[in-house]
Amino acid sequence: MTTARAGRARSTRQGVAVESLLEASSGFRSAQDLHAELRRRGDAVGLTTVYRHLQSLVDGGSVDMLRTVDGEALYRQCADSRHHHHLVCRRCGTAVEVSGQAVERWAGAVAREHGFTDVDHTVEVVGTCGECSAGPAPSS
Amino acid sequence: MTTARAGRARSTRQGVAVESLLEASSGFRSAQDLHAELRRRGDAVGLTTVYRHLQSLVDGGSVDMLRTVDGEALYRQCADSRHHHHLVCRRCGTAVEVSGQAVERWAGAVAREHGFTDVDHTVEVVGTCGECSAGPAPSS
DNA sequence: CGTGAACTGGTAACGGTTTTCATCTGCAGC
DNA sequence: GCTGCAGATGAAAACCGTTACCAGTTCACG
Repeated sequence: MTTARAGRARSTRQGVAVESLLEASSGFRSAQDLHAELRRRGDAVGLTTVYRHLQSLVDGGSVDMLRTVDGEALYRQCADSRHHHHLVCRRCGTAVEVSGQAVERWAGAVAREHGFTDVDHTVEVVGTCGECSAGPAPSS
Repeated sequence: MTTARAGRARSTRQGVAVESLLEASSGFRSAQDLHAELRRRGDAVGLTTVYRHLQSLVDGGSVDMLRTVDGEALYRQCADSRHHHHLVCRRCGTAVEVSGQAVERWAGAVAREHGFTDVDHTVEVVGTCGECSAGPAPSS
């Protein structure tokens, strides 16, 4: 264990499948959703394995995870690995990465004001994107 | 349905128990937690019933609900029924209600900038409160 | 009191996620 | 090319919070 995690990533068909599908997706997607689409594409990956890869990608910081109101976990590969938040379309799920010094400052200030330290925060903005509000029909 | 739902709220021992325990709690608590404490106090309320009351309190807007990272639902009775956010202690769970025009404005601006409409947002700030950072022992 | 609608709560069902464990497979090293 | 094996896989079972079911209880009102 002195030597970090030894041979960390053995390249496998499954790992590549999950990562590339995630990369090709523009919005947040659930594990089951990814699992289903992979199967549909004829490149099936066990559900357990999908979860395993998502988990390590999240741990590694290359994928962001958030929870829906009803507790389901959604994943998304983000271009920017620095701290950022999301603007998500409630209709089509498309997400845009946004950053805002304003919020960061506000969070820090509010926390300090109440004697809180070691502050962290979760901020997600949901709305209806231009495309979706243009064509009200849930398409597909 | 002209006459709203008739005698909507019949005051029951269980309902009072849940509401008052919630009222006496300063932080977010899980349904199971509330259920356990009520039982401990000798004022047991069925788990199903606890969930039912929490549900309607949330619907009625007098209680706020949020999800932990691992998908568990937490509830809290808030003094202010207007829009607000929370500053939660990651150690003891105590929560402070905070409001910030800054965030609201930021969210609106960011959304507009990307063509999103009908915007909503979730913002939670977590940190360690003064008391907890003073006495590092997780007490009780 | 009597009646019925609202409420209660034990138990079963649910759905997403994690664990288990027997099997398989990259990837050295020969 | 083979071989050995640590790491990877995945079907099935376990978990766990939450919800549905439904028979039994309670309360308001006549």
